[in-house]
Amino acid sequence: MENKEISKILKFTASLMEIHGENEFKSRGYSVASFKVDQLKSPLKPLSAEEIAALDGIGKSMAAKIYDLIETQKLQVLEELLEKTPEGILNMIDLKGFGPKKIKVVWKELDITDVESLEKACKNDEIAKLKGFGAKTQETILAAIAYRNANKGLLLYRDAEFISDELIHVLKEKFSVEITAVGELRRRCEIVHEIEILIGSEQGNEITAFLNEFDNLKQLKGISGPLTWRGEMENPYCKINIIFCKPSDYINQLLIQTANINHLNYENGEKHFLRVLKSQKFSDEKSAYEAMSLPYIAPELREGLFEFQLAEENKIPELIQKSDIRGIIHSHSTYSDGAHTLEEMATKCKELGYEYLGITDHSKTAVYASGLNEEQIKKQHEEIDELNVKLAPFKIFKGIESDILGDGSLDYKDKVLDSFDFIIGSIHANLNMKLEQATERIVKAIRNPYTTMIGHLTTRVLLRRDGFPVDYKIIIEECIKHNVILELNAHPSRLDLDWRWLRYALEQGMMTSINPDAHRMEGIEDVYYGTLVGRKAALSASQCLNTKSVSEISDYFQSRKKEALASL
DNA sequence: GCCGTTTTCGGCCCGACTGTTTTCAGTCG
Repeated sequence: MENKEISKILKFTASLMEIHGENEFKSRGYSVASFKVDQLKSPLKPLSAEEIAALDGIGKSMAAKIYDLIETQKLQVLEELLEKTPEGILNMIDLKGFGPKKIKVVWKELDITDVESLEKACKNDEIAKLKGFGAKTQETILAAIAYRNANKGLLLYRDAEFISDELIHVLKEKFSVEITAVGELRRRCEIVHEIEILIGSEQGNEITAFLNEFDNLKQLKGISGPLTWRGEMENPYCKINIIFCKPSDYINQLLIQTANINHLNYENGEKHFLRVLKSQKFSDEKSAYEAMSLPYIAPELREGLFEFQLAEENKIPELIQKSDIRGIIHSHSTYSDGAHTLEEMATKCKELGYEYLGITDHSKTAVYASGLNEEQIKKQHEEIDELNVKLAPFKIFKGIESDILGDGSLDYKDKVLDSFDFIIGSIHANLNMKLEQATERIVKAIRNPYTTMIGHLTTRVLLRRDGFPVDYKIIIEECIKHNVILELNAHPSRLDLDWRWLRYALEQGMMTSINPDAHRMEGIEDVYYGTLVGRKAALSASQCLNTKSVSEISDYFQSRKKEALASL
């Protein structure tokens, strides 16, 4: 059992305790333990109960419970709570804006024990009448239910890739076939609606029988056909579509199954791409595009959006690859809410072959994330100076992820801002803003001469919450005007700036930076996901800041700072 | 539940915001 899972179970227990109205400090104990476990840098698994109890925020009693949980996969307290909780209540726990206290009221006052009845009660205007509730709360609940229904079965790219890799691995071991993930997966879409896998094989029946042996997979016969196995995976729930074709049709099917329909409907004079693919056999993908008098178009670009214009003008750049990334920008350490120390993060980057780390812990307003005060900044800078001697030629740049406050200002006085090599301005709090207000707030941060780049522009968390609305065109224009970079946050749940707007920004001449926003060593390699969606925007290495070498980026930060001082 | 003791029980308690109230409870990052 991994720390993440243990942490989730503890958090879940805390929520259930609150719903059942247990002592709030007791449930708080579970919350704290959950948080602490999540923050740990090494697995709990090999530790003894005594060693676990030595951890800050975890006492003897909690340690014994965690130890048992790891040993038996069961938590007694949770089992007892589950026994007295209707199953439908459990599904309410992650509805946004509807917490344990409100769940309790709805359950006890109206005897509502599942999401469907909750939705009905909202629509019948019963929820708004409860004490402490109102029309807005009712709307919030309905919106949260609708949001969740709309996202049911959808996967983050990272999770879809994991599932599909496993499936492909299992199938390859058993059958000697050509097999590739196609559709949204191969196009590297940030959200995947259905896992689609193409298999070039005459053994469709055998493969179908093999798939049907898995408990976790359920074929839906009604929507399957002789050439498809369509169905669902149970845990995690997702839709799966496995397409069989003759090995001789494999390349044509690969093209057809990968592209968005708008891509396939491309016409060049008399030629319609899909009709060409259905009438003429190709031995590789490049020849299919040649038949349309086009250069090769990478799978990521096959959305039917802007790729043909670039292709017709022969302007598709060499797309960025993970190996182009030479340094890591935007990461956290134990100075704020990271799991690993500055030295551990830097050493890891060095081991992975990167030339530098731009460390950016949280700023002081981010209290919940242990943001740094002026004293701690000084201390961190001293440590960076020492580490830069020790780890040379590897270099740590002094950065900060400064909160953009409600009024658009950065989180420190100019004198403190001046002590950094570079500054990322990000919004973390007060997210409910209208478009004008949000745009104005960010524009003010962009105009601050100390801002080097803007972090996760909209603060969206894919499949969990939409970001706030912004006027992209104004923001991108301001960025270009003030030489500020919009980061492409590479965390698989963010991928913010959205690649569609990244494309627009690149066309206007803006530069980006693919940043992992790593909170532990394992997060550093998330830059991979950033490069995938970067490719969707036809991003080239030269348009990405952290493909620069250590000396180039050092020069960049210095000249950028000089500009800032000159404008003051 | 945890922690820290003036050792065995009492205190613990982010801050902004929202939506409900008309002074505060619940939620969130």
